[in-house]
This record gives sequence, structure tokens and C-alpha cells, in this order.
Amino acid sequence: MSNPNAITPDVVPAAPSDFIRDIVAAHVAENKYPRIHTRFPPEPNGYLHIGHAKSICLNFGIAREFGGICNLRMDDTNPTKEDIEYVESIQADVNWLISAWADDQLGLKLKGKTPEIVTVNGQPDFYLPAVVGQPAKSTTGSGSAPAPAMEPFYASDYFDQLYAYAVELIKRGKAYVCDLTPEETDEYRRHGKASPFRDRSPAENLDWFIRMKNGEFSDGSRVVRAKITVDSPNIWLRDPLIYRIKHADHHHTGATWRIYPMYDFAHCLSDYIEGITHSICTLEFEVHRPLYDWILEALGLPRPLPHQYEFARLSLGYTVMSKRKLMQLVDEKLVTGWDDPRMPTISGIRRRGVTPEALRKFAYHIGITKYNGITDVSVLEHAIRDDLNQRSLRRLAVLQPVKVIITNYPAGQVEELDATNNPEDPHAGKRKVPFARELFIERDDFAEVPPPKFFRLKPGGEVRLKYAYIIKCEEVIKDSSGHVVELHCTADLESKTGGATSARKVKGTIHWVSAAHSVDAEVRLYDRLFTVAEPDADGDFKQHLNPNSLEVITAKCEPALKDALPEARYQFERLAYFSLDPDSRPGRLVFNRTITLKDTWSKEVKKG
RNA sequence: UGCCCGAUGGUGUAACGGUAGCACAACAGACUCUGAAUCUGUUUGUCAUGGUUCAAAUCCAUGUCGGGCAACCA
Repeated sequence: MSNPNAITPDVVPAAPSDFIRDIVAAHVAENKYPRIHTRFPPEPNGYLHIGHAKSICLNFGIAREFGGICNLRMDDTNPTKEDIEYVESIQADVNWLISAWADDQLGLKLKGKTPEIVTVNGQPDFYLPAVVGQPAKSTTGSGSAPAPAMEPFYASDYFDQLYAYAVELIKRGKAYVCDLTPEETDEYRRHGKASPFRDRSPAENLDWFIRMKNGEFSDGSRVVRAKITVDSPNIWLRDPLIYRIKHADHHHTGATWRIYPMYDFAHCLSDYIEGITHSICTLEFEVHRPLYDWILEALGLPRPLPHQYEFARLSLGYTVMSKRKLMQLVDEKLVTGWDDPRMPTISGIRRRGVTPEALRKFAYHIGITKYNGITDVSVLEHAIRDDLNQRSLRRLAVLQPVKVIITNYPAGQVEELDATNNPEDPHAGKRKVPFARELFIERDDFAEVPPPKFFRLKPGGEVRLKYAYIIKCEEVIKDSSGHVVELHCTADLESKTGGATSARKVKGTIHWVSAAHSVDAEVRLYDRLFTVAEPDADGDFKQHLNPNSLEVITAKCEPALKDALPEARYQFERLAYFSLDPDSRPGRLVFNRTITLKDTWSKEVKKG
């Protein structure tokens, strides 16, 4: 078995329904587009987080439900904030999340490919069609030629075309070069006042623009503005900026450009160039939509225009989501990095042991609306537990060990007992677990003074050792400070599975490991990063960091865990779900706790 | 302040003029060699006020509350 828990439970829920999918479905019904084409357009200025996962699942989900394509595109028009590190992490995260689910919908392009000039209705047009899915095999037949390298789309691959579009706008008298300072621009726009440069002639504007492109002017000295209105109630229609000067090198285009397009200009045209039909973004872009439409219409483009639709971004309880704040946590070393398992980043969630199926299931459960709510973490946690319950291999491990000696069990004797790998999956089979005279059990599973309804081990009481015997606690050994160090028990030697008294009812069943056979593992117990549901609420989110969000312990594990695999998921029975951390080395196991099992007992205890 | 958007149990969502449903959470019980899972049941809701209509969560008006925008960021 290459993947020990690659069961295929029903992890792909039925396609959800929401207002955006309703719109797409209507467009499909009326044959509005030859094919549905969405895109996921992150700016490579940070790592992707679970909010992006929502958007990825939406965009790729629509593509797969309607037989379309979803392009991965770097929205990289601001070189001073972006970096290749982020480009790479974004690709890895997207691939991980859609792998074996929407691979067939992933729109990529050949490396280095830029838009083609085509003629549509007698009009020149820029178009860069997507290549779908994974790189094609070498077509030479010799096997020596490398497969064509594929890469995501980059808005920066369209800088030539975007420049040409800006020139066209200028020629049409619909854009002009403005020499106002940033402060003046702000002031004029605020008061709905026309720029004194608003009525320069197209020829003059073109001349200035070319000189801007040639790098003749300093940053901030001039911009290109769309000529729309000076006093629209929508600020984004008050002659918005479409090009600015930045003497900065770009991670993808190098030192080629000294001017860079603004988001509003680049995004709608990038969508158009790629043949996007449905451009889905978050609510804060709602007021930009008229500008999105204006630019495309002002250019008189020959192909069907894309349209923008907005939905509410994800807010999750007990975490922060803004890139700025996540960056702060990383920079100030409040976490170990972007992929710290406590981070809401996709890479952190992945390292924590969550599967892409669980994340997708979560994304489908929360729905898509225009309402800004805060999703309860319990929804995420439920999706994770549900997924892990179905796929995890069960193992016995003791986190806080206390020694147990079975006084009527012969020293030196060892039995190999059968244990079920996954009761949810009959195909997962069984394994052997060694049983011997000296064991470890969980400290919490013994109480000298048991609270009401405690049905684990107590003095004079009986408990079932999972897969083994019923034992009775005969004697409690303590050290000089009164700390319990050892429990002397007797076993009902007929009570083993299949034995004469195996059917005896005892209320509790606990987990255990043989002391001599156990293997040590570093176990990282993660908890939520913040102590309050809304860390942002009062402005200082760092104040609410959970000081106990990570506890590192050494656990006693059953020997089968020596062969733990990085891609596998484990449930340490009665405790939690775990997976191997990349820090693991041969002979040195490191497990991350993904999430605890639901614990109604601790709730019971709290109630008193 | 101006403009835009939104409001359905504790939370997130469905109902598209005709029985307010689902999920999570919570609570109670059943089952259990995992106090998990599973199963059964229960509690809790249409922001307010008017209007249109045989009928309003749904349409209209006003108000209230919440969010967004007013970067040479995206």
C-alpha cells in the first residue's frame, strides 16, 4: 500500500449553490459564452491563507462544475511589494489544494508566452489562451526533449499590451498625463476639481507618456489618468490613475519597465486578454466595478467582455487574516514562519496535518454571500475531524505517561495483540501491538479521588485496556511528595479479546503502550493562536496571543509508529489526530497535533 | 460626511410572493473494547415601522444597525 490511508471517503460534497453559481448557471443556460472561464489572481506579496482557499475553491469549483477553466494568475503590477518567494509558495499552495480535484481545470500557459495579436471582426486584438492541466509529454518521440515548461499567468506578461491599450486610450482622448503631485491629486479629487492638465491634447499626452516610459521622470512626478469625470459620487470614477512611474526592478520583468500599470487598469484587461468570463473578487472591489467596465468599454474591444462579481471574504474566529498582520507575526518571530502550524496560511494548515479534502469541504460548507460575518472555527474543526476520522490510522500513544505494573503477568512474557487500524475503513486491516508486564497509561486515565461519573482507573476499580485485558488497580505507589509514580494492577487473564470473560462489561476502556516496546516521539501540541474570537476587535491583536498555543512533549508510542509516513494521518486513540512534521528524521519522530478528538468528558468535569 | 453594499436561531447559510429548512454549536438520550464516531430527540430565528397583496423573510418606503470605498496598494 503506497498510501496507507488513501481511502476515498465521500470527501467531495455535492456542488453547492450560491448567488454567483446561479448567475453562471443562467449564463450557461443562455449560451452567453462558449466556455466558462474564471481566474484566481493573488498578488505575490504574501502567503496564501484560508480566506484565499475559499476563493480558490469558488473559482476552481465553478470551473469544474460548469466544464470550464480557471487560470492561476499572479497579479503582479507593483514590483516594490512583490517577490519570487511568494510566487513559488502560491503555486505550491494552489496545486496542493486543487490536486486530484480540479487539476483538469487549471489554466496555465507555456513558459515565457505572451499574448498573441489576433484579428477579431477585422480588429486587432490581444489574446493569450490557456493551456489546461499538467504539462504535456514531449512530442518529439525521442524522449530526450524536455516537456514544455508550464507556468502560471502573470499580469506582468501583459505590460506591452497594457502599454498599447493606454496609448490607445490616450489617442481616443480618454486618458491624459497629469503633472499634479500626489498630494495635489488627492486634494483635487477630494473636492471634485478638474486637473489643470486634463485638457492636454492627445499628441502632447502621448509624448509625455512615451517619455515616462523611457524613464525620463522621477517617481511621483507624473501619472496617466483615465478621463472619466471629475466629480462622480464614486471616487474611483474621478479621473482615476492608470499608470505610475516606479524606478524599480520587477521580479518577473526585470529592469524593462520604469512605469507600471495600476490595479484597476491591469486587472480588467488581464481578464480580457485571458478570455475570462467571470471575474470574481471580494466585496471591497464593488465600488471599482464601474471603472472595470468603463475601461473595457472605452477601448471598444472586439471579444465578449468579462464581468466582475463580488462576494464576502472569509473571517474566521480566533485568528487574524490580513496579510499585514500575518507578516507581523512572522517578522516578529511570534510564530516560526509562514508555515507555522498555528498560522491560518494554507502552508501552515497543510503542515498541521489538515488534508486538502477537509479544506475544500470547509469551503463548500461556509457558502458564498455578500454578508460580512464571522465564521465559527467549529465549522472548520468539524470539517477537519470528519475528514480525519474517516482516513486516520489508529495508534496507541501515551502523552503523559504513568507506569502500570501487571503484578500477575509473568515478567519477560510478551503477547502480540491484534489491533484495528481504522474502524471506519475495513480495508485498513490490522496490526500487532505488544503487551507486557510493564505498561504506560495516560495520567489523566487514573484518579485517586475520582470525580462523579469517572469510569477510568481508580483504586480498587476496573478498566479495560484496549485490545487487551481488564485490569484492576490494587495499589498506588507515590513518591515522597505524594506524586503518583506507579500503579500496581492485576489483570483478569481470561478477559482478553476472545477469552472466557472477554464479554464482561466494564465501563471504561483506556489506551496504553508496553513500556519496553514503546518508542519516544516529540509531540507538538498546537492550540488556537489567539485566546479570543475576535483578536482584531480592539486594535491590538498581539495582546490576545495564546501563550499556550504550543506545548512540546515527549510521548510514548506503540512501535508501529516507528514506521510512520509523512503523508499518513494518525489518530492516537482517545486523544487527537496527528501527522509527521517535516522536522522528523530517521530515528527521530516529530508529530504535530492537527486537532483533538471531541472531548465531552472535560466538559462534564467543568460542569462539576 | 458622500457613495456603495448588507441584515433569517448562538454562528454560517437556504427558502427567488404560498408549510421558515440545512450545517455547525448547545442540550438530552441510545450505543460503544476510542467519554471519539454513529443514531434519536430538544431548544433557539426573518433588524424596526409603515405600505402593496388573498398571502411578504421575499416587493416598496422610511428608519436603525453593520461593513466597504474616498492609496501613485491590490
